[in-house]
Amino acid sequence: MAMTTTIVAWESRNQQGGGGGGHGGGGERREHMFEKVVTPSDVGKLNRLVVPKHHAEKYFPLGPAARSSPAGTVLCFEDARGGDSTWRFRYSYWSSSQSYVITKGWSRFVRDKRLAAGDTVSFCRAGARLFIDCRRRAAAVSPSSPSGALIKVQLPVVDEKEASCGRRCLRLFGVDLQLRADAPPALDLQL
Amino acid sequence: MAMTTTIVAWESRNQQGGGGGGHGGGGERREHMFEKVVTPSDVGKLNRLVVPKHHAEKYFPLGPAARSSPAGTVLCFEDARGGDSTWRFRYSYWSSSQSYVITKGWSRFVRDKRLAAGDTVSFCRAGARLFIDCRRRAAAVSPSSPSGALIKVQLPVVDEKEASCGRRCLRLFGVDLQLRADAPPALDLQL
DNA sequence: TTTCCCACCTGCTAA
DNA sequence: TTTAGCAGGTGGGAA
Repeated sequence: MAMTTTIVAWESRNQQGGGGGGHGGGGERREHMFEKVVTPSDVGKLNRLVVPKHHAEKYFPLGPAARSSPAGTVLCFEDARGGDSTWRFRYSYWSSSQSYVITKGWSRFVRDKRLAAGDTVSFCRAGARLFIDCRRRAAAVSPSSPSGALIKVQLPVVDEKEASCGRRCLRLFGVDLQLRADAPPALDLQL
Repeated sequence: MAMTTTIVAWESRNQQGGGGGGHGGGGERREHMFEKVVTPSDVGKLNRLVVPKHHAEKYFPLGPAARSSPAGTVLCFEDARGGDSTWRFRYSYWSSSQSYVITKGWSRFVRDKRLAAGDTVSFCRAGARLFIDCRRRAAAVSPSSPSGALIKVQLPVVDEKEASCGRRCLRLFGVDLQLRADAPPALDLQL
């Protein structure tokens, strides 16, 4: 499954959230670091977020020790929209793929935020405080959506007699089935 | 893949293997400890056997030191059917999953014994001597096989007209299907 | 390179 | 309903 990973980053020092937004304080300006449009893998069973290398090395640098250690380090983020939730992620470097990843803790974030492929997760900071936020992708979920590959399966005819009366047969998991007369002529399997 | 793990344990002091079976001696009675029906993971690429916690703590207790140490300890088993083979396994506790595992040496046992998922591995002892044995799963892959949980699914009638002509309908993965007239009245799903 | 081993991690599920 | 157990995984590294 191929999905383009889009990264958008600002170097601006724009204050986020307008005015005194967010939860009380610190007073320091909130600076956008970067965003990532998450891939299916980022929200899937791999339970990890790949942090693009140039952003990782700029904003979340690992010392030589942490870079070598599988344990990496722990990054704590506050919820950018306020609330009490904080998110603790293990952050480390995978030398095998030469990539920076957020692992432990990430799957909980995905679940709690109902994060889906195509959504955007954004990171910002105010001094030493780190914030994480996310937003939904633009709504449209059409059959031509790029988020899931579609395979059209023509249903095989396995029984001449039945076929002659217009019924399509299908052997599924060892069970012989017939499609209803008004069933579509093919199955669309979404991966 | 869901596979039922069946554990059978005896506390009896029955001598195993009948008479003076096994290889010469010791004289001590051979006591069954426990058995495990191995899972696909136990005989697969993970190269480890998960020892169910209650059996592990009863028969192969690890001292605090060995429990904390990643090195664990070494368990040596003799072949319960005699022969010269002895099996040295590393046995340790994985704190992350809170489980007891046999790791190093296990894959060799799996290979040499041609152990497959569903087979049973059994452990017994005679005094301080430990024995390991295994046996094939019951050959039959019949619907009543105990090696996989069976769920009998009565097919729902969803369409009166179709039902009246003797056809059973089933909605599967969002697709309306009809069973062939000669299909069984229920599905046995083997897990 | 490939295989095995190691120390982790997590979702599912039965109790 | 919550939770402990474990089956099924990961990347890293040693051999």
